Amino acid sequence: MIRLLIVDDQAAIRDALAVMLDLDPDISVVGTASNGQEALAAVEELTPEVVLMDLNMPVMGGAEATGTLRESHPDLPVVVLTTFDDDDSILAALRAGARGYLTKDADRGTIIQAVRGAHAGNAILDPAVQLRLLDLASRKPVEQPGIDLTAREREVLDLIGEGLRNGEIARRLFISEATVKTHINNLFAKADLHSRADAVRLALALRG
Amino acid sequence: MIRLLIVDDQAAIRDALAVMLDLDPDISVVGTASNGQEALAAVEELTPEVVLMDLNMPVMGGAEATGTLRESHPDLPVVVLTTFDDDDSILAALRAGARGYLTKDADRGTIIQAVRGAHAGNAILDPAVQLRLLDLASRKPVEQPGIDLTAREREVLDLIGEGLRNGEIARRLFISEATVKTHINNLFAKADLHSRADAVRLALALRG
DNA sequence: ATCCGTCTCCACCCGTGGGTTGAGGGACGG
DNA sequence: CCGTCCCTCAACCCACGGGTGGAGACGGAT
Repeated sequence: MIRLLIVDDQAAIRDALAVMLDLDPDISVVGTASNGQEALAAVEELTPEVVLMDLNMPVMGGAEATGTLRESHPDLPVVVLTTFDDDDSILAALRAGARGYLTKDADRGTIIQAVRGAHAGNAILDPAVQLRLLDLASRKPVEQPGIDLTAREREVLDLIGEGLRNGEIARRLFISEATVKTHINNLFAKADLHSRADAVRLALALRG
Repeated sequence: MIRLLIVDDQAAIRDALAVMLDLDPDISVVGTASNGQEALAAVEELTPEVVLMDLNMPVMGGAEATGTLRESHPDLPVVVLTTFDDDDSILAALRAGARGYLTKDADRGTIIQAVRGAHAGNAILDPAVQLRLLDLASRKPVEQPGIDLTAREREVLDLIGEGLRNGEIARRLFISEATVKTHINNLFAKADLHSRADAVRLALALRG
């Protein structure tokens, strides 16, 4: 039996979920809460094994509550169930430590699967959320259109990105500091940079 | 009926998958290939609707083949099925544009679900892979243990991260350049920084 | 009333960085 | 063979950045 806590500010949805999920032979709904603060108290009192959390709630939102729970109960998995599927909400919830993310068009079976999965230590994400995560994971190495630096210039740029000074770069590359400056001036001209800070930003963006 | 192409260098696995999946009433295995190059040719010839791809193959690996397919057939979903579940393999495949990622302990039902999901436009990821993606998405704002800067110092740090110079920061915050320098020296001491480059790196790390 | 932290500002020093010009040698292709 | 590109180095200038010390004003805490 998985002890489940349901958190949602809308009583109708909260109760409907409670009834529906309690019917499952593996799940026991041990309580409900209508906002993040109540949820924190309920966790202490009812010791659930999984929390099903709405995001948009008064007093304390689901993301913040999830983050707080992460710190006080690192092993207590939180599954987010919400109507919002914009990038900000998803990232906020996942960064707060949510172990699952379902939108409210998920059917009973999906929700139960997610609760079981979270309890087993897995992450269950809505297919749309998975696609968004894929975007985030695959987006990184896309940009950087037209900057063709020589090999030496790239090396120097990388070291600038590491935070090294010209003298350190010179020793690292076994060249004189004058040469380092030359490379820097050349790559500054090519990439339209005007300060070391710009170069650091570029170097990090290139590696990202 | 979903027209499926199976790509795996191990004949036994390849054939076993073909037989197993062809039994499904919704799936028709239209062909197999034993490496990435063959897969590209097979896609042209057999016009599959979904590709089930192994990663570790001679001649041309699955990640490279997936990337090539992404460009030539953007709408053709590729589901990766592999024994490797290390971060590099996962990221390489997902960045190449894979629409699913299964490890080889996935059972028949899971694979079939993944093929159907990919065909429907969804992403189906192995639970372990989902956890890793969650890590990637949530890792960013986690670190930075003990740096408590004042509000003003954070503002200055942010602007340093934008690449602004002290004079520009001063004008932006309506304070004198001397004050900017003071804040910078203070936050340098707090965060153990010794150069503007370090500050840029920290500012970018903080923003993620 | 007092202390402490923060924000504000100033003056000084000097090292580094950004920009310039100029120049020599090695590699490659026409 | 000559031109071109890249890497290498040098001298110079001056602005900006980093470090130090000091100082006044404000607010909250004790």
